[in-house]
Amino acid sequence: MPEPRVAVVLTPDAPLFETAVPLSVFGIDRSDDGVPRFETLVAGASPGAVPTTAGLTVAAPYDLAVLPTAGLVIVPTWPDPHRAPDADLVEALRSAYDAGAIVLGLCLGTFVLAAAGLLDGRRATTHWRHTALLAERYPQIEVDAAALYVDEGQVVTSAGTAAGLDACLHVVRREHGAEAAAAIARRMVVAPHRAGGQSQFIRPPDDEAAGRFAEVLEWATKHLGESLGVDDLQHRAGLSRRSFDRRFREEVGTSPLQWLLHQRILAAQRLLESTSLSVDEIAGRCGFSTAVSLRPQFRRIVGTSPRAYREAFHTTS
DNA sequence: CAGTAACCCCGCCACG
DNA sequence: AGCGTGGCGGGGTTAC
Repeated sequence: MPEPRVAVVLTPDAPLFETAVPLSVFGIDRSDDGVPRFETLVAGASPGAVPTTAGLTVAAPYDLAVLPTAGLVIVPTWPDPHRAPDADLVEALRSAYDAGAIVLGLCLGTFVLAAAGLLDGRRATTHWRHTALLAERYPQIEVDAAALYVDEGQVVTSAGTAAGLDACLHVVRREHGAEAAAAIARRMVVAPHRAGGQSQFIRPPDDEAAGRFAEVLEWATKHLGESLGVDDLQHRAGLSRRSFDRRFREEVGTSPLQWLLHQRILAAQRLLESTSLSVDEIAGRCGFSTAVSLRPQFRRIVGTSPRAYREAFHTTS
C-alpha cells in the first residue's frame, strides 16, 4: 500500500504555528509506533520564499500542482479573512476535491474552502473572531460557532489555532483508526481527549453510538475521584462487558483501565501544578486509594515522581 | 520486596 | 457466506 499523500498549503504571510500543526501530525515518521507513514508535501500557494508571522522566511518544496494528487489536502490558515484567495489556489483546491481528496480547513483556512464553494450547503466552523463574517459572506454555509471542528465527510473545518490539532487527529482517527490517533497524541504529549470534555465535539449526525460513548467518557472524567472501575463505565454505557471492551478500543484507541489511569494521572498533574495539596490528598481526589498506588502509575506515565514533577513545573514556568 | 486476591482484556466461538 | 454481539476462559496486570 502506498503511503497516503498529504498536501499542506503554505499560504502567503503564513502564521507559523498554524502551519506547523498539520506538519507535526502528518509530517513526522512515527511508524515505529504503529502509525502509518504519510507522504507529506508542503505546497506553496505562490512561488518563492514566503515570510511568516514569526519573522522568518520559509520556502515550500512543491507547488499547487500536487494538490489534486493528494488524498488529503490541508489549508492551515489564511492571512486575512477579508482578502480573497488567489484564483489558482481556489482552482487547485477544487480539482483536488473533485479528484476525491479530503479537504481540511483549519482556522481561517475555512475561508479558502468557502471561496472554493466546498462548503455550500454544509456545516462549517472557523476561528471564533470571524464566525460572524463567514456566515455573513456565505449565507449558504451553516456556521457552527461553538464547534471545535465540524466533520462533513469529505470536508472538515476547525476553529482557531489549537482546535486544528483536534481536527487533524480526528481525521487520522477516522481514516486510520483510534489507535493511530492515540499514538500520535501520545508522541506529541497532548491529551487524546480534551480535558474540557466531549461537549465541544461536533460528531457526524449519524454517529449516535459514538456519541453515547463520548457521554460516558465525559461523565467518567468528572467522577475520577470516586475510584471508578471499568465495570462502572461499562454499566453506564449499557453494553455487555465484552462489547464494551471491544468498542472502547475501537473508539478510544486504548483499553478502559489504561484510559482511566491516564485520566487520573492527568488530573493529578493538574493538581500538582495548580495547588499545594499533599500527594496523598491529590491521590485521593484522583481516584487512587493512597499515594502508594498513585506513584508507580505516575512514574510509568509521566516519567518522574509527583514531587519532582511539581518542582520541575514550578521552576520551569 | 513478596505474596495473594482481584481485576482486566482479548482470542475464541456460538448465537442470532 | 457475512456481521455484530456477548459468554467464557485464563494469562497478564494491578491493588493491597
